[in-house]
Amino acid sequence: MAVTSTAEQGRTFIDEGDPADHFFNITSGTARLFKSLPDGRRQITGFAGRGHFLGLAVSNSYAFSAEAIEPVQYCRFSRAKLRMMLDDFPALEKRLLDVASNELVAAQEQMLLLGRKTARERVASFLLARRLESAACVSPAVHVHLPMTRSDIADYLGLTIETVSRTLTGLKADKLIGIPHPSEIIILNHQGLTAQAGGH
Amino acid sequence: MAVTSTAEQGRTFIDEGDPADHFFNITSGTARLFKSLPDGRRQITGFAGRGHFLGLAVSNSYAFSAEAIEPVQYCRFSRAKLRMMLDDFPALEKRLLDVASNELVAAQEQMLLLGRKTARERVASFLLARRLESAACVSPAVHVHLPMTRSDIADYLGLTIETVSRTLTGLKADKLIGIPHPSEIIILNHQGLTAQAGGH
DNA sequence: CGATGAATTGAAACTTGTCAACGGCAGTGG
DNA sequence: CCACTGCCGTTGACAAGTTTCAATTCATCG
Repeated sequence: MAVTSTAEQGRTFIDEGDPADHFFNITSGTARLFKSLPDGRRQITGFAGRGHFLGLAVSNSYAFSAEAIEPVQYCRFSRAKLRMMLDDFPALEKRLLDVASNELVAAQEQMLLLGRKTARERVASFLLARRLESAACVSPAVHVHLPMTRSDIADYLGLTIETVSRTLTGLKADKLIGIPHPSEIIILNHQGLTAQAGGH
Repeated sequence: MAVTSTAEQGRTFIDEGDPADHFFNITSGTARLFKSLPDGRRQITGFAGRGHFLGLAVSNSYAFSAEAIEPVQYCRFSRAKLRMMLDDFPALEKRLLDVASNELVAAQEQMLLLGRKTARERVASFLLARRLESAACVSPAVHVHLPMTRSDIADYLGLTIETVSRTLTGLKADKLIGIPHPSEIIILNHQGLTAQAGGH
């Protein structure tokens, strides 16, 4: 029924369009969630970490793919099992509704970013969101870790690798951030970076 | 507790950022749902018609605004009342979870559109989606009604009014659609239009 | 019929994408 | 141990799609 599995880095463990037989709960690691166009263009709709639920789709096929960017451990249920659990534990249903509502709010925020923000605003927003995620405190934890590649960031922000790279370089030139390592960003001027994020 | 109200055209009946005290169920009309940036840029995250639920937010403030583009009738509940109803009718919770899941899938599709599709692909996708919505049948119901302005379409597709207009003109020039009236589109070549929508 | 706002069209500017070259780091194998 | 190889990231020059600004036409309504 409920099976615990591991997906090594790079492994696609959910395929867009496949029959949505299962429901996933990530217990460790990070995955990218994405949709693809026939010609290969890709839009990453989010990054899923510990505690995330995947496969809520009502339809009978997955609406997106999921791929491990760090080794991912997850717990997998059949849909039948999920239905049984929902019947047995009404609280779980409430929890899932909360989760879905939150994701919906996040999705709307991302639509605003993709539809109306400039490249600089997108990257600044991304860094600030990442910071919130890594350090849930309000500390001067100016250190942001990026487990994903520039390609992932680009596909998440609706930009190209080059624009992401140039924009990060530009933010560094303006002394808003530091880049000790491609996957490590230091926020030097939080207020200034917020001002570049286009409000909100 | 549950109050039925009407919002005349142009009326904003949900304000982004306001305390999320109520939950809405639209019984007739159409509303635009949108988020705004401080400088006035706007992203429409969706259009809500008959049967739509609004205000699912978990947080204590609305994540978006809602404004009537046609006179909108809705049923309004206090959050407390909603909670009571959810306790009394578990089926309602299932229903809301289904609704939220579907909206999430739609939101992800929209992210793909906003992040990775060209103007022409966006407009073609929009027309096809509208057609599905207006005529739920597979008939040659090539007639699509657009109750929203070009400005709304632009803010929904992450484009400008001018680009939307030019793109529609272009599709007409290619004999894929007809435009008897700005708010009435006729799909002349469904297959061809689908090909322009960028797959999916 | 005139007035007002929406929609269309045109020309120029700008942001971002594309193509290409280069540099750096890691893993591999001689 | 060190060259080799491949991938990732950065940088540059140029092209392209979309936006901006402006003018014109078209619908709606009093």
